[in-house]
Amino acid sequence: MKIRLEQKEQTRRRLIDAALQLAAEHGFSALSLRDVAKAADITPAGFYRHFRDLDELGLVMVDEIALALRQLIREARSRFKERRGRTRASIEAFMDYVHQKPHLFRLLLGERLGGSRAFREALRKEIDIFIAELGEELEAQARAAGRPTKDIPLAAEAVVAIVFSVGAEGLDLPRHRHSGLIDRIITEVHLVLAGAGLIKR
Amino acid sequence: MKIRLEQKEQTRRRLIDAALQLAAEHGFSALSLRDVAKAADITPAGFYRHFRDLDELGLVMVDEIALALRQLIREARSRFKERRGRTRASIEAFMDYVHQKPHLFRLLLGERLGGSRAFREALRKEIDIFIAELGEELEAQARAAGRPTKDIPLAAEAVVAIVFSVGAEGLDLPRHRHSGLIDRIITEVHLVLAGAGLIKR
DNA sequence: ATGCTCAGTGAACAGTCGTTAACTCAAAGT
DNA sequence: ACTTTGAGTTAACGACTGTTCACTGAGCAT
Repeated sequence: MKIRLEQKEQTRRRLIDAALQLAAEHGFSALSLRDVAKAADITPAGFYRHFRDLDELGLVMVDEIALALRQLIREARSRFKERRGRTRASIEAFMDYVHQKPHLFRLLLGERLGGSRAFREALRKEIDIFIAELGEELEAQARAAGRPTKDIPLAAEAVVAIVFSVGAEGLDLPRHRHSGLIDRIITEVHLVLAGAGLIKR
Repeated sequence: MKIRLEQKEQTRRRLIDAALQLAAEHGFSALSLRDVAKAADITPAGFYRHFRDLDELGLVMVDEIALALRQLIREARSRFKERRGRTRASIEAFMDYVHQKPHLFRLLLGERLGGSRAFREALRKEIDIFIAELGEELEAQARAAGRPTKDIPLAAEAVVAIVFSVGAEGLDLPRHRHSGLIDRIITEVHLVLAGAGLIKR
């Protein structure tokens, strides 16, 4: 009782990956069941052995994005524990993730603000978690350093807005420009943290 | 030589407005020529009296967005001249614009980061102008107040990222929550400006 | 070895898509 | 008054869409 389920799982993955790729290129609402099936080397009818319709695939895609986002948070939090250059370490983790799964990230960016209402709300929820966890990390640091915590929630929201917005440029940039982009993001994040009294400049 | 052109111009406007509305709801790449024509009370074939194909309509839509963005800049700059509460005045101008042309703004947000490459680059160019003009305004203020101007370009970029990202929430929010949202944006923008040494807190 | 399960196939369906062609008929030019 | 123009219509095309159905054939339990 293995080969069977294993192969099914493989084609399922191919379907999801194909869908993520295509959705990243032309947007989720431009997804075609037939294109997804073709890209996954499957007949259109075969699609229905895995999902009831495209919307169900859509839910799985959102879950996939949510999962990757949580892994990113974990990685960024763990790198954040370093003694110096916390901001740089976290943002490098973020950019690594962006370049490991570019279509996943592109889809996230495109559907977060545009896109259909349901999609948008699902992504907003995940990003709110992202912001909240960043806030916790900042608060722990601030308490340890005896600094004010009043502005932390808004600072976390601002930092995420900056990292997502500016980081998105990295998707269109050639490799050798990445480090410059990271420096830019770091400086902008430092502006926010300094404004909130969390670091001195 | 009037009635004829006048009526043509009217249906052209109906086509553009219908396209903006539909694109805001389901994304530009999900636009259907037939849907656009129907929403503009025209037969599909009639569409071709106005545009060669959907892509040509797309270019016009980008121009439309660019124009509105420039009008917004003008309004925000003029309100920025006030003696006190410059930030608030500018951001209120921004939010006014967002609510006057919600689909135009929704489309802008959705296609800026996701969307097709050409669309994305066209919008990025316009937003870069937006950032540059904000930078000029900040620099004039900083010089007059004898404050440092070093971080202004990055501060402007960060401010725009925040205003667009957080301001996008206003599109999904009921009216009575708007003022709270504006307060939030103002505080976050002040964090950046304070971090850049442009205001004291 | 035999029969069952079920992932994937091939063909057909009703709709929708973009696009073309020949048309109508009110406005504009003469 | 007579002709020309051109915005918009109706009808049809081939291609593509999501979905259904009966099928095949390998993986599995017995």
